[in-house]
Parts: sequence; C-alpha cells; structure tokens
Amino acid sequence: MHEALFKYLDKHIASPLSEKDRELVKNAFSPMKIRRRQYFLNQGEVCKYYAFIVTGAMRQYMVDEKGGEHIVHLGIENWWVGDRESWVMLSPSAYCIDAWEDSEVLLITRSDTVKLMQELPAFSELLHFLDERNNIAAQKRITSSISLTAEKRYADFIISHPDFLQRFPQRIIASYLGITKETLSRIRKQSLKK
Amino acid sequence: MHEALFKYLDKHIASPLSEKDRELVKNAFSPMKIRRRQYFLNQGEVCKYYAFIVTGAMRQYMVDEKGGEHIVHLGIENWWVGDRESWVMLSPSAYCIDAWEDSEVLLITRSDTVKLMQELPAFSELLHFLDERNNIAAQKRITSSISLTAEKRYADFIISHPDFLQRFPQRIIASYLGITKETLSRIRKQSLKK
DNA sequence: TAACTGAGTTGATATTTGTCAACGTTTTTT
DNA sequence: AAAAAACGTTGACAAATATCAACTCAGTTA
Repeated sequence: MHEALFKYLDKHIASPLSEKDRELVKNAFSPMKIRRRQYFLNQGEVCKYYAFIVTGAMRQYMVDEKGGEHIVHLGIENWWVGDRESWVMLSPSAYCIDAWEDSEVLLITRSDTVKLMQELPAFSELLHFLDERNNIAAQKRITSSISLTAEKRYADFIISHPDFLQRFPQRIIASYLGITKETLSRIRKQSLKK
Repeated sequence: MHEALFKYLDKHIASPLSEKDRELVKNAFSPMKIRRRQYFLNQGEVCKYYAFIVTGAMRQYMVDEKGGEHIVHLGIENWWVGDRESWVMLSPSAYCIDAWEDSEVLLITRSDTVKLMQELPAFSELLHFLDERNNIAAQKRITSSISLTAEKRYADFIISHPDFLQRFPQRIIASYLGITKETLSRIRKQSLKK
C-alpha cells in the first residue's frame, strides 16, 4: 500500500529513493481504511494526521450556524487532505473531513513529518514543492473567487479539475465553488445553449 | 537597509545569524526604492523578483476585461509581495503590483533564493515557515470567501488586519474582500447601528 | 414489490450585491 | 489659491444569487 506513495515521491523528487529511504518513509506513514461517510476529522478536534490518499475520494468542509456545509477542499488519489492549521498549531479544527468513497490513506503526524524531513532531504524537497504548488493553487482560487462570476468559476473548474466532475456530485462541486446546487444547475443549462 | 530583514530573520528562525550568514543574505537581496503609483510588476511580465517590504505599502491586483481592478494581496512593512506562480514558473503574470505608498523593498530572484537555501539552512527554515503560514492564511481566506457574507468577511478582516485599515482606503479593502466600495460603505453603516 | 433516499431540475420569490449617477469632502496637483 | 483628482456616501434601479417548495428520476433499502 505504501507503493503508491513511493511512486508519488519518485515522480516529484530529483533522485530516486534508496531501499533504506523507503523504509524510513514506510515507518512514518501508517495505512488506514476509511469507509464512505466515515469521519476522518470532526469540527473541534485537533487534526493529528495529514493523509495521503492512495485510493478513494474525500472532502473537507465547514458547517455554518444554520447547518449548511461549505466544501473547502476535495481530494482523490494522490491528493493530500488535512487541516494544516490544526495539524501545525494543535488547535481545534474548524473543519470536518470525511470519506466520500471508501478510501485507503496513509497517515503521518506532524512530529514524524519534522523527523522525516531531517532524516530525508528528499522528503523536505517534496514538501517544499507541495507547499509551493499549494500556494499557487490557493492564490488562483482566491483570485477566481473575488473577481469572477459563478459561471466563469465553474468553467475554470471544469478545465482544472475534470477528474473531480466524475467523482463528486454537482451539489458538492457547487459548494466547492461557493454557490448553491440550484445556481450551478442553472449555469449548466445556460452553458449548454452556447 | 538590510537591517530590517536581519531582524525579521532573527525573529522567525531558531538560532541567530552569524556575521558570515548576514553577508550571504545581504548579497542575495538588492535594495530598491519604489515611489507611490510606480509599478513593481505589470500584467504579462515575468515576475523576476520577490520583494520584502522594509517600509511602505504595496498592492497586487488583477485587471478584468472591463478594466476593473481586483485586489488579491496587500502588503506593508515585513510583508512579502510577488507573483509566486510567475516567479517560479517564469510564466507571464496575471497580476499588477504597484506601490501604494513610497516604499523601500529588498529583492531576490528565484535562483538566488535556491542558492541561499542551500548555503543557509536557516533561510530554508524561514521559507518553510512562511509557506506554511501562507497556506494557512490562504485556506482561511478561501473558507471565508465561500462561506461567509460580505458583512462577516469584513468583520473578520478588521480583526485579522487592523493595520491595513490605517494604510489603505476603503475602496481597496472592499476590493480585497471581493465587494464594491458602495457595498462596503453600506455594510459599515449597518454595523454602526449595532 | 413498495418505500425511501439522494441527486438534479425547475419555478416563484426574496435577498444580496452590483451599477450608475450625483453629491460633499478631503487631498493632491498645478 | 485655484483646479483637479480621489474618496466616501447615498439613492434608484438592475443583476446575480439564494431560498423554498415541488417534482422527476435513479438507485438503494426494506
């Protein structure tokens, strides 16, 4: 099961991992199965683990006072999920994370991450790369949310995340875009005409 | 002028910099003065430098087809500005960055950053810390923009960036929040009643 | 098979926010 | 000091989006 992570690592770092390196990685990440609808993190809990998704699909969302869910992050194979703030600061999380499909994940704690970064420069390198990519993606999402209409945000989404369309229902995509399912439905209808 | 950066570094890293380290940092960062309204980056250009603001205030924004400006980032003393995507990928930037007040900044190229990270682990440490903090802040901003009303977003803004209120006019704050200056004006009026 | 649940659509209506124009005030420029 | 520009506010109206309710159509459960 760690194979998927090794592949992912080899793909993103300069030189391939030795057997010894793999052993270090393997020891740092614990496998876990999460069944559909099962929670990985609940609002108010501290996020002890960051998760690498080997198979499956997960979602992260906040619940407002009226009980409405607002999806802030989606992940499928080869994506990471967790609440970075809670994981780093050990603060209670504002988010829920659950499995949308039966999933297999690899978990790592904050302290094991720090340790692994010291033991394995390639891991440090990977995290730096991921952080950089994440920052860029987050900036794009912010830009899109403050400057584009719902219609354009959806058009962008289709282009940048075509795989998500196959895995998550429309109401979840809508929430991810910050609109209601009805609005998304109407936008799609409009777009068909063109 | 590099003093401000040394102070910033010492504040954010574990052990203080040696004289030799400071020399390395000093060589990597070039000082520059930018006068109010002067551009640091123009849409379509490659962002060659990331900037540490020593004094002054800057803004980063995108311009839509209708010529409207959408502020995506604001920075004052001890903040960083630049288009990460363009700076890393050498791609043409979608953003403009200009000085809102006369500013003094310290500039570093991508390649000098990579070099400095190798020569000076403390600098690597700093960047990792900044990336982490940036990711957390970006996540919060995304969450707020998809799940809160304009009124709550402004309330949050006041709490998290009280210093910006002193330095930027309301229309810029409004744009940063993804609303118009008129809407912000009305929100403020409403809030006064309570 | 029948009941049930979740997903998507549609219509009617309400709310939020944007647009445009006007105005007073302050700040900057000449 | 005069003129110009930028800022914030307000009103009337328009557009975008949310809300609520009803309905269809699977797929799942009992």
